[in-house]
Amino acid sequence: MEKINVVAALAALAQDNRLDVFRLLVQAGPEGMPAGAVAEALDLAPNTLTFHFDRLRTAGLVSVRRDGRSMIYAAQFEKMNELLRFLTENCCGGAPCAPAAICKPSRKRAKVPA
Amino acid sequence: MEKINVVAALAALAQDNRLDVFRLLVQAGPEGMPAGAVAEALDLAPNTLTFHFDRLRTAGLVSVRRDGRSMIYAAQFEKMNELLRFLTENCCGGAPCAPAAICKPSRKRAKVPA
DNA sequence: TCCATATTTCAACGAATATGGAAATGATAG
DNA sequence: CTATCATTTCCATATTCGTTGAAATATGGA
Repeated sequence: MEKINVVAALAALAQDNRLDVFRLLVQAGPEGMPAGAVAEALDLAPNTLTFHFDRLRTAGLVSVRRDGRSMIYAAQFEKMNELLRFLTENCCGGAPCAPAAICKPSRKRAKVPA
Repeated sequence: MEKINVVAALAALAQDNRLDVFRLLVQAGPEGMPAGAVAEALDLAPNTLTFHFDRLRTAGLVSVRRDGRSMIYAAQFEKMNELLRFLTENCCGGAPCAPAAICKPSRKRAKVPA
């Protein structure tokens, strides 16, 4: 992962609402969830949410697909893992100190646990 | 780790120069290195560097101590691990998918490898 | 077609950020 | 004490960020 992309990913996560959004999507699993559901869960104005989604998407941390009138946003787990790999890369002076794949979500995850 | 601290840590790392500074300090190991050496290595103005050190320090990612006229900055590895733990915390829906201690630097690390 | 729903786009604003120059502070040597 | 070195503080500036309100776009249903 290029440093410029790392900075973009970190910047994308370095904001209260966006961190919440991303974590919610992570918990939602690879299926993702509609923008409206995120807006309701986090009590965010739809235009504000679009702004934040854009940043996460530009950083590659999130993907979108349309389903009817809804836009379904989903976390990009592989990107997240790349970021974590980069952060731990030079951690112990070149010695690999973290596993290659840090997070492997199961394909099905319907409900977010309370 | 509290979410507010996570945001602060991410924001601290989400900037080109600061990411360089932190990685340099990570490679320098727990001993740290003087501000001047960092300034020279990364070609940063001393006042600019102070600004960035402050952010890293406020985020808890870096510590300082005085040694003569030099200020020695050192990466805070435990804070880094806390951050990584937080990021992977809800990664797999509550299932722990990353080790507890991700990075364990050896105490001695004199030279940064090229 | 007309309407409601879901989301995005646009323009604007105050707040925070990154950097630069000049001056100030703290520590050591002579 | 004075001079010098290492770093910080202060002030100014241009840029970017997060949020809001209003209007626009896309989809599906009656």
